[in-house]
Amino acid sequence: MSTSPLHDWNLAPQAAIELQKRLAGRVELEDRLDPVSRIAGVDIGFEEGGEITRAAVVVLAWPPIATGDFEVVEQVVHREPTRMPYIPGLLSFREVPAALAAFARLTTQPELIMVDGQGIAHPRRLGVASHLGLWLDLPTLGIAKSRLCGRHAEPGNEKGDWTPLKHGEDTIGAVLRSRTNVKPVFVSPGHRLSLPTALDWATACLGRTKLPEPTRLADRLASRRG
DNA sequence: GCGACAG
DNA sequence: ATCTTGTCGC
Repeated sequence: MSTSPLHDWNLAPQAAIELQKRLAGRVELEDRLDPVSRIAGVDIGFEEGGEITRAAVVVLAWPPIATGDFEVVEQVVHREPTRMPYIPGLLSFREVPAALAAFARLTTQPELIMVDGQGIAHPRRLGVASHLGLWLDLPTLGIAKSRLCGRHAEPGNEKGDWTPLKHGEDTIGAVLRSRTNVKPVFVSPGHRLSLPTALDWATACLGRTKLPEPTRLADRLASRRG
């Protein structure tokens, strides 16, 4: 898979923030998705006390063999020295470079990507999922385990229940009860996807666990378990 | 000025 | 994110 150099990655915090404001204007929130036959899940983990960044990408076949049971088409793990510390709001500058290196080694091409983290549910509307989507020019959505910004009502306790996540006047995502009686996940469009469609895919990939399969499997691989 | 703060 | 065992609950 190829990528076109969009910008530099080694930026000081203030410059990174200004760049996010510009890139947010390029994010597409209308559906522009090809027929799906492959869905990729991405997550980043760390080793050596944080000195090594470990990016994991898992490609699954769509549709699943049965609900929540997907065929794993390909897996890639890429390790590299960690480039910067975690700074709330600037997560993509720490994780996306490693994710791109992992994608570059993929021999199969996904039509949709699910990322562990926020999409547009970000102070400047450019969470990791959106930033990665822009670089790869592919549809992405974010699945986060906790909130970065925005306000919301508590969704019902049944699997599938959800409430909108709002930031000022904008609806930036949804708080989805992905599993009955379990803490909800935060779903938001990354790029080339609308919120309803992002919610549909997140729901369609759910099995019996809290996280959708693409993200759950990438999570395990990134934490060197799977 | 005082909190909040994806992974 | 990561360091970490057993344990409570469906």
